[in-house]
Parts: sequence; C-alpha cells; structure tokens
Amino acid sequence: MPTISDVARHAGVSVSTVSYALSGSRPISAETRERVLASMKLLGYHPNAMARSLATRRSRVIAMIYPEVDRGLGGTGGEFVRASAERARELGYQLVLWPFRAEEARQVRNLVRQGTADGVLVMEVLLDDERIDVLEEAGIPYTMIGRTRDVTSRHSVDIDFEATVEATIEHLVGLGHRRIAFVNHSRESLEAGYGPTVRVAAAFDRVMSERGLRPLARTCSDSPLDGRAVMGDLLAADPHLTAVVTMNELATFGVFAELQRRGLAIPADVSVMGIVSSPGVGTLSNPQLTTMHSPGAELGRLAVDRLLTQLDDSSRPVPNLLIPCVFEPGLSVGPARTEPDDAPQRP
Amino acid sequence: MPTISDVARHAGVSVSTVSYALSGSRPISAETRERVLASMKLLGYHPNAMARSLATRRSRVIAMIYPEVDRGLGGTGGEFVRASAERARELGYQLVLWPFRAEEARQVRNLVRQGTADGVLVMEVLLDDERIDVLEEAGIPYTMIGRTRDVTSRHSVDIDFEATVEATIEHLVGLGHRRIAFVNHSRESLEAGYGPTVRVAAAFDRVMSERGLRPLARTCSDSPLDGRAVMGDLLAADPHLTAVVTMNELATFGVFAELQRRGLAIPADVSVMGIVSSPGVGTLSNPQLTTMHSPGAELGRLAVDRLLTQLDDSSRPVPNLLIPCVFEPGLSVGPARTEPDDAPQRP
DNA sequence: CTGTTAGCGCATTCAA
DNA sequence: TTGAATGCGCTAACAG
Repeated sequence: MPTISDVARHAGVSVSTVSYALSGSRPISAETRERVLASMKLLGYHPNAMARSLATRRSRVIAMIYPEVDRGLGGTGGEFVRASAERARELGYQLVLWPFRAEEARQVRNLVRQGTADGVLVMEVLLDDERIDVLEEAGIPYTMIGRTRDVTSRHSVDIDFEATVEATIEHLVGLGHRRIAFVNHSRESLEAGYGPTVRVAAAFDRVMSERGLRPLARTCSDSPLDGRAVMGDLLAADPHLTAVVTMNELATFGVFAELQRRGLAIPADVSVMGIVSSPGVGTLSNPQLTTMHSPGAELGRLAVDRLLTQLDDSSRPVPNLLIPCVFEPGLSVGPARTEPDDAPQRP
Repeated sequence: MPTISDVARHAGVSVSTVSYALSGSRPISAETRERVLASMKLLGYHPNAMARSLATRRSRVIAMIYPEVDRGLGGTGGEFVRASAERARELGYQLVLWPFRAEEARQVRNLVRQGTADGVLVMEVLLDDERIDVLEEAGIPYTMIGRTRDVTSRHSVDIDFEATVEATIEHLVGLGHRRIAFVNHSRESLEAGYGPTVRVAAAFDRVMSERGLRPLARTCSDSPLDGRAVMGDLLAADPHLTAVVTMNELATFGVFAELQRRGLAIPADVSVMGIVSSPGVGTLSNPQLTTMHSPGAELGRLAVDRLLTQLDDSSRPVPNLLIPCVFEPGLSVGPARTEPDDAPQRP
C-alpha cells in the first residue's frame, strides 16, 4: 500500500501538496495537480481511512443500532438497513451495525467513547429508551427511527401513525364501514413500549371515538395461529363487524384463514386492511391484501440525511420528520355489507 | 474524551505503562495496574479505536458486501447479516455494510485499499464474480457465503445444496412419490449464475436421474402470480405429478393457490415441499408448508469465525464449509396418492 | 502557489 | 518492572 509520501516523492512535491491536491482546500497549479494525480493513479494510491480519521477527528462512519433486522417476515427492517447503508455510501460514509437491544445501553456508551462513529442511527426505539439517554449524554449526533415518549428536543424520523390510521379509517368509513376492529402487535410489545404498537393503539382509539365509532381492538402475538384466535375473539365481541385493520403481518394470515373457515368472504362479508406492512406482503394473501405500507426505504434515506445535516452544522436545529404509510391497493377491501343489524344501536 | 496521556498523568505513570496495563503484553506490578485501572474508570477512558488501528494496522472491522438484504420476503438475508454482526461483536469486531453488486467490483477495490476492513464477507456470490477476483488480488482475507464456479483455493461457507436436494427427494420417494416437479428461482437468476439457482437445478436433475425419475423442472419469477402460472404449466406437462419441490417462497404461495383452484388437495393429491426457505415461512401457508430451511444464522456465525481464523493465522489453511438445510415438518407433505396412471409408462 | 512540521492517540522498541 | 521516544499515515497550521 503506497502512502502519501510515496506519492509526494514520485511526483516530486511535498506531502501537503498531495494532500491539498486531493482535498482541493487550497489552490494548486493545474500542472502540479496533474502530475500528482498521475502519480496517484500509477502507484494505485488510496488515502488510508484510519490515518485520515485520526487527523481529522472524523471517522466518516455512522453506526446503526438495530435490535431486530429479521422481525417477522418483514422486509421493513432489512429494507431500512439497506436504504440507509446505500444512502450513507452515496454521501461518502460507511454504515456499521451495532446489534444492541435497549437493555444494552452501556455497551452503546462504550462504543461511542471509542470514537468509531461520527453519528448514530437507532432503530426500534422504545417509548423509554436508555440508549437515547446515553447518546444525549455523550453528546454524539443521532437520529432515531421511531420516537421516545417525549420527542421534543429529541432527534427523530418516524412513520406518521396518526395520519396513517386516519387515512385508513377514512377509507373504510367512506366505503360504509362502521364496525371496524383492529389487530395490533403483541401485548408484550405494548407493555415494552414499542412505538408502533402504542401509538397506533392510541390513534385507533382516538380516531374511532371521534367519529362516534366503537374502537374494538386486540393485541395479538405475531403468528398466524394467534391471528386466527384473535379473529375468532373479535367476531365473538362483535358478530357484525365488517372490517378488520391489522398491523401484524403474520397474524393477518391467520385472520384470513379464520374468516375463510367461517365462510365469511373477503371482502364481501369482511374487509381486511393491513397497515404499516412491508411492501409486497399484500401479494402473498388470497385475495391480495390491501395495505398501507411502511415507507421503510424512504425513512432509511431520510434518517441518514437528517443525521448528516446535524453533523455538518450542529448549531442549526434540524426538524423531525413524520412520513405516512402509502396506500397500496389490493382486493381485500370493499364496500361494507348492509344488513338490518347495521342500523344504529338502540339505547 | 480523555486520552491515554490523561490517564498516565492522573495515575502518575508513563503512557506506555497505561498501554501495557491495557494489553497485558508486558508485566506490570499489581499495584500500579490497580492505580492505572482506577484512573481509567475515574476518567471514563476508552481507547480511541482509530488511533489504535493506525498504530496496530488492524482495524478490527470486517466488511460485509451484500447486494440484497431484502430479497423477497426472506428473513434469510437479514438473518444472515444479523447473525454475522452479532458474532463479530462477540469477538471484538465491528461489521460494516458495503452494499455493492457484482458489477461494482471496482468500488470494492477502492474501499479495500482504504484499509478500513481487516477482512471481507461476501453474500450472494455469483458463479463468476469479479468481486472475489478483486479480493484475491488485493490479498485481503475474505470468506464468501456461496461459492464461485471454481471453489478450490477460494474461501467459502455455503449451503450444502446437494445434500439438501438428496434429503428432500429421499423424503418424498420414501413416501411413494415418483413424479416430482421442481419450481426454481427465475430464469434471470439462473442466467446470472446465482449459486442456489444453478446448483439446485443441477442437483435436482442429477438426483432424480440417478433414481430413474424424470426431472421435471421450471424456473419461475419470484411472485405468487408466476407461481400459479408455472404450477399450471407443470400440471400440463405431467398431469399425474404427486409432489412439487419449490425453492421460491413467493412462488410457493401461487403454487398453493393454483392447486387449490383446481381442487387438488394438499397433501392428499399433491405434496408441496419448500427448500432453502427462510425459517418460519412455512407457517404462512395453509396447510402449513413442510420445508428445508436455510441455516442462515448458523452460516452467518460460521462465516465470521472462518474469516477471523484466517486473520489470526493467514498461513494455516482453513477448510471450506457446507451446511445442509434443516428439515422443518409441516402439513403439506404426505404419502403419494396411488392411481392406475402411476404405473410405469409403456415404451 | 508550495514546503516544513506539529500533532491526532496509541503501540512498541530501545533503554534503564 | 517502568519510562522515553519513534512512528503509524494523514491534515492543517505556519512559513515562505
């Protein structure tokens, strides 16, 4: 591996000239620049990243803390990592993976102190998340995907769950649905304070109540089996429901199975709409699932952009971002069936 | 951020003493070691990774080249990345992501020359893959997940496709199946020389032929829609087939749908077995798919172990590894149905 | 426009 | 058992 001094010697200039020829941060005559560049090419020179980082005190590395790339069947996690890595590379940064869960905040602090990363991306943030406290304390720039409970003065990009739920309910209500049930993620994730679980649960309650509708909701573990059970439970709670919203891809398969087992046609009898789902998952169901899919790749890119903006100018405040899910048409949602029972309940 | 000299000053020793107290590569009196360690704790000292790397000429970083974390719905890619990152961390290494496709071999070379990584992991290797040539040339330790065409003198861990196909066919033949069809990945991936596609196609032909059975195989794009079409095509080619092996998760959904549409019961009329599938994907089908699932996590760990073994001692040769898929029982495979047509064909 | 040089924070050789 | 000094490869003053 040739070093900068090899190049300097070969080109007959000083090391600083070589350095400046590379960075352009000081004028160089066209003639010497050519000579330097030629020598670099000839010797196959590439600046050593470590030495540069040490001198600059900038590693051009961003770390991504991710507890679960392979949660469920989702491409979402992977999609997110992928998009971030790609965007980072476009901007001359590398992405390193730090597989830490919320309990491992101390390890995060240790790594941060090693100075390997200029900034940190955090996936799967909990409402109360020590990792974020650690990053705040350490004074290292970060951007979370997701949000802690208190999001003011915290740096984040996230799915706009409120807008997503509103759009979903509005779509269904527009088709005449009034008895709408919701299948959430597991109770454990709710209790652990997993953002999507908590926020969508709250948004569903609010949006339904505001429209004078009954917010029938259930948590459900991420499995087709439990999806069936929960669907049965929901039908017991309201035999006349006409639509089910699911934020649980694996459970959705069970929801389909249970409806079909009972001879309820989708969407003629019951409409099913998946939200916050990974792109393409809709095509796996029969009939194809209508979804609001997560803007995973977009969030990944935006998170990197946001983080690097902070890095470039830590003084200027950067706004947080909320991106709604995107409607992806399918064949599992249709007009509500009308029957006598559908009339307003008597008091 | 305190530096090593801060610690030295605080402890009243020289920097080298601090350094040796940390590395243990030279005897230190218990007393001073205590003092040094105490100072480190007190100051919150953590050795700067960049400086250490520069001095050591070891970055303790391994790079992972991965073109598609989110191929299909598979957890396999993500699982692999995750397992590797975790294993790397256990061993004191960091994993960086290099999202390069096979065509971008030049970029790989540039990054390698920057010296950021001590070694490289390569996913989704093609039969002819320039990235591997680049790594060989650069003389940097690497391990591929997958194999190039010529695997002698190349470093790899991979799925044992031969063993997987043999186990699969043996299982089916044991249940009386003789007319077995195979649904592969897309023709494009076959032509691009994507390892699993090519190797399983060849293995299926060989294993079937050796048993005197007709190797009826089709490529199929990764979608339920094409899965349906191909299933129809296969039934046209052999109306009496009793088993279908699929290595295409999305297509498998279409295979199910098409069989069901034609009133063919699974597994009473036709057995379906998914191979090289991501763990858990079986539960999404109805009836639950019987699979041979990829040992993704295991491969991820082994790849890291193998790579680090090379790093520690580049002289000693490290053997390549082949890990077969693991049988995961489901409800989609049963005894072959017996009918008159099932007798040997007349000449 | 270009050269010289002092660090960046640590590992390690040479002395003691 | 410990300290002093050199260098890893590069950037960025400082000096011309």
